[in-house]
Amino acid sequence: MADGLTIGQAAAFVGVTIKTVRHYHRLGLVAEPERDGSGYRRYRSADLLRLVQVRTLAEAGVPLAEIGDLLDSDPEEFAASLDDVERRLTERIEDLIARRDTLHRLAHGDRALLPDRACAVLDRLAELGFSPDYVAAQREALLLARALVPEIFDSFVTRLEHSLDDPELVELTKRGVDALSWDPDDPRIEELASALADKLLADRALLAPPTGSQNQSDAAARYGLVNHHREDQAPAIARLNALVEAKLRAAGIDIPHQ
Amino acid sequence: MADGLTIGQAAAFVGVTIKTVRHYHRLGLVAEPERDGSGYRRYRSADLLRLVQVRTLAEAGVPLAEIGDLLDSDPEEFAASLDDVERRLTERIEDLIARRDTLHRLAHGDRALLPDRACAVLDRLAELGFSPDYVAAQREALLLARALVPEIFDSFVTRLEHSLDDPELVELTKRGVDALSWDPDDPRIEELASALADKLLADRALLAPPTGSQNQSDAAARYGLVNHHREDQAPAIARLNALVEAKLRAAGIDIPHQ
DNA sequence: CGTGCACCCTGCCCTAAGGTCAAGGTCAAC
DNA sequence: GTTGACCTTGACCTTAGGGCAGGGTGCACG
Repeated sequence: MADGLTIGQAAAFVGVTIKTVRHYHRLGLVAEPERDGSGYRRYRSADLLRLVQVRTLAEAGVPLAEIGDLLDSDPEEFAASLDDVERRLTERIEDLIARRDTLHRLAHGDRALLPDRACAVLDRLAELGFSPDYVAAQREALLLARALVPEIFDSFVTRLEHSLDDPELVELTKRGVDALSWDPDDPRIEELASALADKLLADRALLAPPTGSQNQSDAAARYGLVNHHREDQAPAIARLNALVEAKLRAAGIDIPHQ
Repeated sequence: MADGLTIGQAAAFVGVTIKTVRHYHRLGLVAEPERDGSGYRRYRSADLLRLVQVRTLAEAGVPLAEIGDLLDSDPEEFAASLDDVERRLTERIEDLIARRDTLHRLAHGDRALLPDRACAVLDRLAELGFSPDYVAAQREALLLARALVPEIFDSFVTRLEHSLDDPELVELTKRGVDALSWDPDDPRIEELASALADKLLADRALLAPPTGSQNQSDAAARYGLVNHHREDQAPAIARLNALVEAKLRAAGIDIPHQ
């Protein structure tokens, strides 16, 4: 003749799971009801009432940790707290919306995590006959550039576009790609470095713009990472780049060491 | 002469915390880089590249558990997966917006977790001179009714409004409130029950409407809980209600037992 | 040469709101 | 007597990392 509902009935009536009810007990949001002879919890209407109140707030997104105090506070305090919760919920929503927009751009605008303009450059590289591996390396450099030195990413792309307009420079770059398989001591590297340096000095637009004035050395380190990407896998290329940089420095161009 | 960035530098460049980088290592999203002589991780540009890719997706809301596969999949699979993530993100956003709307109603529309109309009834009860305790009990009953038998909540409120329009019934109800302090065997209870039953039978609109046809016994149990709320604290009231119910049953009204 | 400081290492426990599984007790029906 | 539905507690799992303890390393300053 136990009276009161079992936990399963109470949960079903209020529209939650048994586990949820027990969870509320453990957090002290709903007092433990009396037990019957078998140790089963028995719920009366007052218990259900409390459960309903807690559930109403929880469903509205109020953190469980705040519900206890909330239900014991006076009306104006109650409304103020709810406003506060609503504000936080709005922030969270806006954050998620921003994420979704980013996601949408990643899926539909940018291909391969890069903006259209950069993708176009990569496509042009492929059309000009550069190897897929070289194109992939450039894509990686662009990705790094965008993440590590976003402030100069646009001019980085612009410089790349500009360099593809110059057939001579394209030819020299292709030779540079061939250098991948050369020995680091190959004399042709020295020769190629001179040609590249001359070319770059002849058209200053091909040189990277200076980074912002503040955080000079930090920015240089980040930019260096981009410029020397993949060098560790190709010593000949590393030497080529080092030679070109040395020549540019000798010509008065300010290039920080890595 | 260790080359490569330390974890702190790498994390700062990519814009995450050290803990996050190590977390990605543990999940296998970013391979562990080589260690220097002191056992410190040393990051090269290829490691940073991977870190940037993972971070880009993570920031867009892609679950970390899916990023590994995502970065290894071909472009159309990649886009399809991102669409899927976007869909889930949208669901989550809509869910949160619904919660926020609920919250807003709780804070500004409903007072005390009840709709305006129900609050108006409670205000009227107070104006008619019912004790604060009785009004509180009615508020609790309304809360329970809304949560447990939402399908008849509106008619529940309507019945209450209607009953307050009848001065005689109001008087009888007030006597019922007085019965709170009576002994359960007080002869006045029998008398009051008769008067109440007569009154209710004279105006059928005062009787609760039948609940929906399906789930009859379940709905009856829930409705019973609402109607007998707080009875466990007032045996005289319990007896009064039982007598009234018996009389109504005797008159052919279908009232399920609790 | 010692000391302080900034940085790195691993490992453990913590979050919110429950879900899932295990092992065992209770109740009513067949 | 047994089956199935229900109840009990407890321990571990989820996300994406945060915080802390205890200890090692590298560099600058006195």
